[in-house]
Amino acid sequence: MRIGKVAERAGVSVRALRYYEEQGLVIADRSPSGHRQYPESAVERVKFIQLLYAAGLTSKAILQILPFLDTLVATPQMTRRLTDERARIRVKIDALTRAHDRLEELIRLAAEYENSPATCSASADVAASHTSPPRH
Amino acid sequence: MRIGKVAERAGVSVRALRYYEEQGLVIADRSPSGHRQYPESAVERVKFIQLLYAAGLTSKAILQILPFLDTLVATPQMTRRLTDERARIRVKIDALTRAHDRLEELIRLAAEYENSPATCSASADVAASHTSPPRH
DNA sequence: CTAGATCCTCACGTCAACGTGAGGATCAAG
DNA sequence: CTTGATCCTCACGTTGACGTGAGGATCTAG
Repeated sequence: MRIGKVAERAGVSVRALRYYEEQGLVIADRSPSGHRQYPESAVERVKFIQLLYAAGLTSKAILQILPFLDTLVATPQMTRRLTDERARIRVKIDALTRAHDRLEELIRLAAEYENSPATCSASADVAASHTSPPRH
Repeated sequence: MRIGKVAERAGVSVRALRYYEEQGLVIADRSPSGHRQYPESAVERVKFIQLLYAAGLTSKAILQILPFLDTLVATPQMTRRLTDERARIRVKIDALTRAHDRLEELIRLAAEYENSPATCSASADVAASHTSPPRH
């Protein structure tokens, strides 16, 4: 399969695929004329790479993890890398969840205001508190 | 309060605070000599900014939201901005959750391998599938 | 056989949130 | 009064994952 098709089916740009190769994430054969030739499996591989990119992993971190997908040989280091990244993702999810909840709080306040713009100044302190747990 | 103390108490760098001011996120008074003077409330404000940064909002997006924190006046546009950002954060949480679950899957496989390295090649296909729902 | 689509390799541009000196003024304590 | 800590304003550097031409070769449908 050629690069354009892989890009289309994996939902990434052609440039991105060249970049992935540059980073060692995807290896492509070459046709006699120099065009890249990908196996079918490349599509899934690229989707996996995208999954990890979306989770904030760097190409270097992804490069560390990919060998496991190829060989399924789990050295202790590999297991550590996997659990480390999982932990990092958890931390991010927590941070995002906090931000999400905070915004939800503000959205409730906004809705409250839209219902009665005049009388809402009484709950003005709510916006400032609740950032840290209400003990001070 | 001076910039060093705010930085310390909010858990950010001095440079970051100057950058926030440059972006219009935090307004600081100046002492006669030109040193920035922050009110107590700046600490909470900066923490809030950090919360949104951690959720992937740009300084521009944060700048759109901050007026609500100051005035608690919710125009329809403000409500939309808030709900839009909340939606964006949800999408990110979902992506992170997918990556998290996928890693967990791999970690299970790795643990399985560590218990019996020889007999695990039978489940080699598990690594390739399950990326998209198993219908093909 | 020819044109339009697709591919190739450089290689510089981008964007955001700061980091990192350079060079100098100001502040707080002894 | 002095010295070390803290502050100021430029202003260039950094990092990562690509975007975006430039200039040219190759492929494919009619």
